[in-house]
Amino acid sequence: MDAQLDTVFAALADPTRRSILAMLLEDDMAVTDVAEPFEMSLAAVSKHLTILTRAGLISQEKRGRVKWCKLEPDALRDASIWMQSFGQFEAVNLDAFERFLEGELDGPTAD
Amino acid sequence: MDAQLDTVFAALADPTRRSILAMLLEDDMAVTDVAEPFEMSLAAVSKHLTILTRAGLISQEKRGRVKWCKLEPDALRDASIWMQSFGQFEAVNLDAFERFLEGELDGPTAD
DNA sequence: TGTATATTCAACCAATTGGTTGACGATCGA
DNA sequence: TCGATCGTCAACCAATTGGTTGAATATACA
Repeated sequence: MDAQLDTVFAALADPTRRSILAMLLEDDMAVTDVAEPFEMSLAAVSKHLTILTRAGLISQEKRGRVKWCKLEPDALRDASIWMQSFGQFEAVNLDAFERFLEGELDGPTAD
Repeated sequence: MDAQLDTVFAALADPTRRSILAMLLEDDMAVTDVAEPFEMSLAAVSKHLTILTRAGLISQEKRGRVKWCKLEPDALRDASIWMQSFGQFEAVNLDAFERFLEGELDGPTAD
């Protein structure tokens, strides 16, 4: 259970992977399409997807020769619960939240 | 701002550091006291504290020859906000939450 | 069948991480 | 002032990470 937190937080600690999650928030995607906006090799993106899968943050299902990537937000819940154990962050500032969200959802430029 | 998320999540991706945060949740502590329950050198714990400080999750203030470590939950808020952008984790299961919290607050055995 | 597409694998590289030990600088207390 | 304590620094080590390229595998299509 603790090890799961390790892999989830480690997976989230990379801007490429967070961008991928934001992309998958909008729709399931094939590996090639996930990789397209990034300036790195397909193999590199494939590795990032493996890390996200190991962490349980996404799942990958192969249909034909295409591997579809799907967001699996359950793993995030554990991490979120952990954070709430530090419940000291008062009411979340919703303005900041919306600005943040806009930025992230702009896609892979999020770094 | 994205880089801040990198360091926060990376800092959280280690069970020793999460245990340290849980300990500091109860009280401010000196470096030596933070290190005491861990089976690793003081220097190793000191490095962990540096990583937590860089991430903004704790602050360290030297008084005399003792360096006091203090939880700074603000950095966690940004990470928490990011997670809420995936707002799909429905109502948090409070039972699971309480069990979780107990385990974590038991101290450095949390791994 | 043969070729193009989708994805991973394998080997490699540089940089980082998590740990060690030993020496060091600073501060306290007798 | 002297010795003990607090904490970091420096050098080192093994393992991991994030990237590359080129070959390999699997599927689709003509």
